[in-house]
Amino acid sequence: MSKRGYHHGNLRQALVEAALALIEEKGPTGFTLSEAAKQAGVTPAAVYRHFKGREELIAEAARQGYEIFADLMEFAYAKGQPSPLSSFEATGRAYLAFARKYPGHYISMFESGVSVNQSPELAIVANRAMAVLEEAAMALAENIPPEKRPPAKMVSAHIWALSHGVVELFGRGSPGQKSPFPPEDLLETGIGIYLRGLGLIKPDS
Amino acid sequence: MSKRGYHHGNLRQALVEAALALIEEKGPTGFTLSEAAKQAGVTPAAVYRHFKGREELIAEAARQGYEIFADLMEFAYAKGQPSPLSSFEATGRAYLAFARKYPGHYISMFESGVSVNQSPELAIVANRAMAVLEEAAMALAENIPPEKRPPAKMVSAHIWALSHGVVELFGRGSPGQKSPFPPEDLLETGIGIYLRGLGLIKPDS
DNA sequence: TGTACATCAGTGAACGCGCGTTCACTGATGTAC
DNA sequence: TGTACATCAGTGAACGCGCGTTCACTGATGTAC
Repeated sequence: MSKRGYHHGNLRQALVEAALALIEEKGPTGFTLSEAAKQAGVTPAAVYRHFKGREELIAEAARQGYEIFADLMEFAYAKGQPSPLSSFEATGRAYLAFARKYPGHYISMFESGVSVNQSPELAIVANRAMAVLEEAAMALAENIPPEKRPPAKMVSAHIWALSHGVVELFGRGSPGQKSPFPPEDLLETGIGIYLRGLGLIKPDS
Repeated sequence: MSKRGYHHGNLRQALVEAALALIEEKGPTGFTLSEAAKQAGVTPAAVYRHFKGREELIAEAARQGYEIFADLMEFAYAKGQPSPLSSFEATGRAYLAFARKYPGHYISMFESGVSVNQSPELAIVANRAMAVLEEAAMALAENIPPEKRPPAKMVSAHIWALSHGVVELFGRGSPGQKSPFPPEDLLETGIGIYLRGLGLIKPDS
């Protein structure tokens, strides 16, 4: 129990966590403000002490997700040093790891229909997350001869798209069937082939 | 007006098309059976003459999507001949073209939460669509020396994931910002680099 | 330490709404003679 | 061609439900003296 505030203690965060659990379980469609309140042991009306409404609650869940996401990516990037290549691969793995470890956050961020421009803070932290991947791509691209070097933004977009596609299609059991390969392997091999195509990995490695 | 049936003429298809328009406009969340009925000029209760309920209506929209999708992929594959490489690239382009030309269908298929196993017909036609991409990958992989040849299923999964990621993240204006590149270019270059990584395109081309 | 007071997080009742679904019906269409 | 009948697609009213949101309130907590 430890430190409790007025009545509930920390309703705001409890609501966010209830929302995350519900979103993970039932998707952004199935999430309702009333049920989140109930799960936090509180009347629906109490939610309005902390959020303007349903939308703002989801946005806060997404914001916290971007925060964790950005931290994770930055950590992976730094830890992947010294080689730009290893750093880059580490960020790719971190992307998937985040999606699997924090599915509620991931769904809030990418599938809830929440706009990144909903609030300034959301936009800022979302940008921070994306910037890490872009920076990793930039450092990587310097090893490529300038005349055949693709824009770093394009490389990061490719990797982002591949990662997101793997998460959506194979990361969960969603579209019915079992996935043909573990998502981690799929992403790892996909990025590997892609980097070979950029000339950053030896053809015979 | 032409051929009209009993009262409405072809309510069933009109409902599917109303559903597709609504899903495209408001997402699968915003779609309601009642509004689809209204848009088709009919009472909500009339829907039940043709579908068991809301779920079945969405499933039919998705089914028609898979049908079109499979046809389009097959056509692109055949038309891309004679080279397996050109065929493969053509199916990739067809994927994106489908997503952009039939957004309502695409969303019904991949974002509505409809399970492919909802009905046997759905499962069959979905499988047909996926099989085309896999076949294209198979033909392609034969040009790779066997000892370094990745499984065809993996190659098609990579391309599917990349395509889906491009559609979701850059194909629409959804996550807020403007996309840094046209999705078509993004997918084309991404697939190009990937195929180079497989050793199927000369490094200096 | 004890009392009086201010704060404000959470209550509980109420609201209007649109949803998906059901049901007995009706009346336009197609068919048999 | 005309009449009687069967069919069945669509009607309209009703249902129970849970939603998001509002409002005046209450009562536990923290603070001043």
